[in-house]
Amino acid sequence: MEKVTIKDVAREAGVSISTVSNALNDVDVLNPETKSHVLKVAKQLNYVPNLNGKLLRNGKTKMLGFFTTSVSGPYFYKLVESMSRECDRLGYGLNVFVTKDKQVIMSNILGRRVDGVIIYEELRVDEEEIAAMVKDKIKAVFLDRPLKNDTMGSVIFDSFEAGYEATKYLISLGHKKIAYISGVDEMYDSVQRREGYLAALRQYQLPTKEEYIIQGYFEEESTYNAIKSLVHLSSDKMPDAFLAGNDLSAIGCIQALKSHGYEVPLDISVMGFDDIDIAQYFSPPLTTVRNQIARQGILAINHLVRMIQKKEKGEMMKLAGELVVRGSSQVKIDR
Amino acid sequence: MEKVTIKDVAREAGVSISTVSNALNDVDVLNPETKSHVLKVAKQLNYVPNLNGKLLRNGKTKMLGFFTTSVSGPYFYKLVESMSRECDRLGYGLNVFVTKDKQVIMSNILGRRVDGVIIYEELRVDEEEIAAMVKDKIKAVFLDRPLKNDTMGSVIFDSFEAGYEATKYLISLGHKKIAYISGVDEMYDSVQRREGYLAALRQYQLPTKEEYIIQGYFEEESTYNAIKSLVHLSSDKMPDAFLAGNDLSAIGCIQALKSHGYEVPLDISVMGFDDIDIAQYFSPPLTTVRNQIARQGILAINHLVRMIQKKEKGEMMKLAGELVVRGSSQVKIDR
DNA sequence: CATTGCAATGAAAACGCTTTTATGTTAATT
DNA sequence: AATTAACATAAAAGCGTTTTCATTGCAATG
Repeated sequence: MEKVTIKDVAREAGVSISTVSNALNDVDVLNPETKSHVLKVAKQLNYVPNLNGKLLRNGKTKMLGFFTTSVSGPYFYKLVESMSRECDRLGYGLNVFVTKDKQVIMSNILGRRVDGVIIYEELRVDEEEIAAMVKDKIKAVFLDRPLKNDTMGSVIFDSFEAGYEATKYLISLGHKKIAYISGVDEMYDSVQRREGYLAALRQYQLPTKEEYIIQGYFEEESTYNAIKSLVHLSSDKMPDAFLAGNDLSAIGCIQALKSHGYEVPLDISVMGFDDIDIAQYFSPPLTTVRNQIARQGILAINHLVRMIQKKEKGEMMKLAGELVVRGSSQVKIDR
Repeated sequence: MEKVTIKDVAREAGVSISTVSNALNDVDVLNPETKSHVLKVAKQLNYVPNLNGKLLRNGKTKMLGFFTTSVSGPYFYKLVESMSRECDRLGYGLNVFVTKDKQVIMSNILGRRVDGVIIYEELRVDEEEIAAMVKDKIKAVFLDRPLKNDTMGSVIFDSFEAGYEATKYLISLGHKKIAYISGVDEMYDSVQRREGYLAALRQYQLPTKEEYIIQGYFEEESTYNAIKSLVHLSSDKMPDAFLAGNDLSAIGCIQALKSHGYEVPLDISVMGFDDIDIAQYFSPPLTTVRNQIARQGILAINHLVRMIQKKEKGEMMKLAGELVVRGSSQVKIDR
């Protein structure tokens, strides 16, 4: 079975190439007998259409691209898996490119290997470059920044709201000295969560002290160290609750507190964001704000496909987080 | 900037199409001046080669496919991320297909959208179908089953050895009644781990009781329930150690034991396989056998690319696991 | 009987590229 | 001066499709 092309099928069936093509693509112009005969021959020869030929001809690759730089962790697989499934459902394939190489990105995008792209987070493509992409009619959906115009949309989490709600929850437990463990300042989610936190504090007229915003960089270890340098505070200056930028950070925070004799949540409440797998297994189980990552992936793919197929314009969608209360937070006890 | 093709560049530069092609592809037959002029024009027009045209012409897509059915969990992202990076390094892209639809698989493979494929785990393609693929010169690397011939190779974990070593470790702690919590019987890893377990027991002349092999299906909940129905055993019949088929299973096991008043590891040692993220954060932290998933991905991609580019034959590679001792196991104490 | 209309099929162009082969020019050799 | 060699560039073929347009045969129409 060497590579068998449409030409072989045509020859074998004793018809022209166009007839074979029509038969295979179900174009209703053929004599039913001819059609079934052609199909029989095609099957018999194990014919499978060469997709490249097809693509070249009609300009559509039926492929979507997912471009990202370094990604890791649960976010990644939940996203990729949900997007991949959704692509499958819609008759597309998914190209995953984990790269920082702009050349790779550009040649794949502009080289028309994909019909549209999903772009995630840390990939800092300059705005001008995005504009360049767009001009060339490629549709894009961003997962990390709010954006919306004719050819580009976004599906993001409402991190401001999440930060706001989380803080409100901590306040409702009776906490008054709430610290925020910041993530990476260049990231949209990090900034938004902090803004939400500050907004809640202001609303309830709690002080927004400079020293209650701690750099944790979204990492366990950085946070651990940052908290370590806090624990010498006299107990009346010590925060009674920590809102960490993400779950990993919350874990680092708890580890540090534990190692200095604080009990969580007895002495101090701690919560995070994301609800990663570890959150529910950690001890104490983490109170957190869950993001529906799979849903984000599904929405993004659907939006992208609609932009491609139905020429819809880009939209911006915000997904609400969901407060998940577990064991790392509790009502403030004065003792 | 509408789509600009090689033809436009040729016209604009006042040369023929072939000259442009030669200039772009660095074929050293041109007058240096012509070449640099062409390149200048190309850049000026923002020309990017259409990859489909290229591919169709020379029959290589520079794309590898990763086919799998339902996958989830840490295994997935570690694999995809490492493979994706390695692809990038080697100048390939990675197509991820999460699908059970054989039609999708076949048309993408045989439709030559990829130069080679990685196939993972639960994807049960019948042997005849594999043969069909192979005949058609597609190269494949399997991650879930030992296999090796001219066009197909595999990179798998040495799960027999892992099971054997894990059991030996438990024996070395003084445990005598060691139970195995089995995974899914159709899976290679599951079976191999069990065989390794049995081999170790035999070697140390410990009994291999039927009732010490428990079905856990690689899941937390199933295992939890299975263990629940064990705990009524009189304490002299109760195992003093559990070797779970994977970490999730180990967690389910520990939860069940805890809920019946057993202390892990004081009363009973438990260990798992994989070393998933959760393992080190669980309480008690899990003793387990780590698989180097990223390494598996990297090896698989490299092997595949060598098969494609250097016409190497398929090989079978086995990766050794690594015993990670944490808090869920300890020396047997009689009390 | 000549024209028209229709149904079925085939021929050929086009998609964008690479590569083989052909062409034309100039320099080197006899 | 005539042939050859070397070089630079152009033309054309081909990759595997789809699709437009042309062709054929035949029944229906005037």
